[in-house]
Amino acid sequence: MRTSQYLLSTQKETPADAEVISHQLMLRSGMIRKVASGLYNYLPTGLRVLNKVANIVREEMNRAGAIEILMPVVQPADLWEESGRWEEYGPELLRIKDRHHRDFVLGPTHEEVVTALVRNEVSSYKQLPLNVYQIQTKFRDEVRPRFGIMRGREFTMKDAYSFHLSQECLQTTYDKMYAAYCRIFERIGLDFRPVIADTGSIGGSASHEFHVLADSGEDDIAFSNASDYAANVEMAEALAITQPAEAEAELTKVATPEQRTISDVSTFLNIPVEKTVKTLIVYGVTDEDGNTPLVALVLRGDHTLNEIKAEKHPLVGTPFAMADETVVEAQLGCNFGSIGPVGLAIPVIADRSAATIPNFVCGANENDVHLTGVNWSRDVSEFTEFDLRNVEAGDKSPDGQGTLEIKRGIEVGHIFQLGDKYSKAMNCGVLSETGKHETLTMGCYGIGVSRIMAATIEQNHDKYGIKWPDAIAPFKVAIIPMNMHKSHRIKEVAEQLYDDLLAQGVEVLFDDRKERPGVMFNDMELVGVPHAIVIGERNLDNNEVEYKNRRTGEKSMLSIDNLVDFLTSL
RNA sequence: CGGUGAGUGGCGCAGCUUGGUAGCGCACUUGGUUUGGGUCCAAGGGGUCGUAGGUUCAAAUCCUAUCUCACCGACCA
Repeated sequence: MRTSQYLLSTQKETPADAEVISHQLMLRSGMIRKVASGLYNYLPTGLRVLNKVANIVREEMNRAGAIEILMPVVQPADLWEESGRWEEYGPELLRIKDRHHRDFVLGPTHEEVVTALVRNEVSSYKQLPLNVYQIQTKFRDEVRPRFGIMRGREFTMKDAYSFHLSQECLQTTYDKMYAAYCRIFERIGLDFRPVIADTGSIGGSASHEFHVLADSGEDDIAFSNASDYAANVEMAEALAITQPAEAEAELTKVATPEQRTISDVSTFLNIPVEKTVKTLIVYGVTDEDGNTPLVALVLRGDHTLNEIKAEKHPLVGTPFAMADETVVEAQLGCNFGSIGPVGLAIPVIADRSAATIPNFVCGANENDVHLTGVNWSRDVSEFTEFDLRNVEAGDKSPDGQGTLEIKRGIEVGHIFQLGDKYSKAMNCGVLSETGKHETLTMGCYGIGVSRIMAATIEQNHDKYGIKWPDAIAPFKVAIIPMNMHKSHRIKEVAEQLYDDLLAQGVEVLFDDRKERPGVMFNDMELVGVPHAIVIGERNLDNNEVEYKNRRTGEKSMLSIDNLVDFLTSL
């Protein structure tokens, strides 16, 4: 490609609303342009990268035995009603009507459509297992689109769905997908980690996320420093932090006027926060009569609640919601700051670590009064233990090896074992070997194709611009001639090299603009072409050109005679 | 959804307080100059000042409504 015939569209200035580096560089390097909040045009350079990523994903999916299909972006509401997600899914699901006033959705994911497809096409166990995938545009009406293409509303995703008769068979495909995902991210050259994950609204049992490690990531990932254990903080099991036993102190009421927060109380009573407990009141499960009871969650004072874990407790309502203070005051007779598990008339669920504290401090269920010297076995009539808190750096790893570290990650892939949630709701089954109708069990596997672009830039850039890994670079080689319009020699060498590289199938960007050298260097470095050939009069006298590697910064002189061989061998 | 801020040529911004009919830098066009790291000089093209309404002789500027966008928050007992 010649820059004079291309839409390079680089910019010197960074648009004001771009916050993270990948967003800034994608705008400046002319890869994307915003159309509306969370919606972007891909310019030629951006599209080249997107296609590169998609092709790697496609090759690895095919290699792993998945079969490519394509499903529509617009989906009938009927299917979503069948699965139950027409009601379950929140405002992220964009609902639209056609001219006949029939309901449709813009697909945020395709479980419904694929399940309906397979239900019609597959009727015998002999056709299983089946793993189909597509690379398609998705739409999720995000609360807050941000970071450019990293969290857009419309984005490109690879999603695969597998169908099986047995858990073992699902596990086999799941493992294959896990391996394929690792290959994909390795080929692209990302520093990534598979982590144990929550299944979220899609539902199901086993699940792993694949995270690219970057400070700008939106998820917290917990890692063991001594083993392979890695989990999203949403999911990472928090082991009990036990405290040494003490002789039971006397249960004492103390006045704590205006001391509402844990740090207030801890400072006021001069007691370490680890010896305090906080009691959070949440809504329980609504009964048949429409009454919603309250449930108390107890955590050690310095710990934080993990809502996803709490939601998994059978007594806690879904979706998780903190109780309103007015409701709490009406039912429990005191404000948030003075609640405690002692003598509480509602179910008490204690975090494992909170449940081991001897002689702790908690609210007395009476405004401006706390209790000291509280002991669970003696003072709290009835409670259950549960893993409720977020893990913290320095906690023991749940696999018993080492301690946890926490880093930020960008989720670029997610695989789930769905089980029969969709196949059951939508009656998707086959006749088994014994002639019985059996419901299929499913897996689903997603990769954020467009997000990978952003994540790659987060990990591969410097102050001059993007440093694309060769695997997904928009061009492999840049030809940068110095003052070509004034030198026939340079023009000849540059044109010849361009032709030769094209003939070899090398993706090359030939900067044939009548620009100053600095402009060309800056543009090629901003766009991030991995290999650059600089052609100048000076070196031509020795029959040489200069080679520059964008990633390593390495420079060397190359003889024109074996230039093409060198570049094709990279 | 709540809080804050912003909408002025393609991009980044000034002008608004104290109304008088729009300006700067980048980019773009033309000519010249320069040529191994974003040259310099000159001339030019391009804007219903987000939209609608109001006040006024006069509105980018004041008032009202509305739309859009961005950032922050949604862990607090």
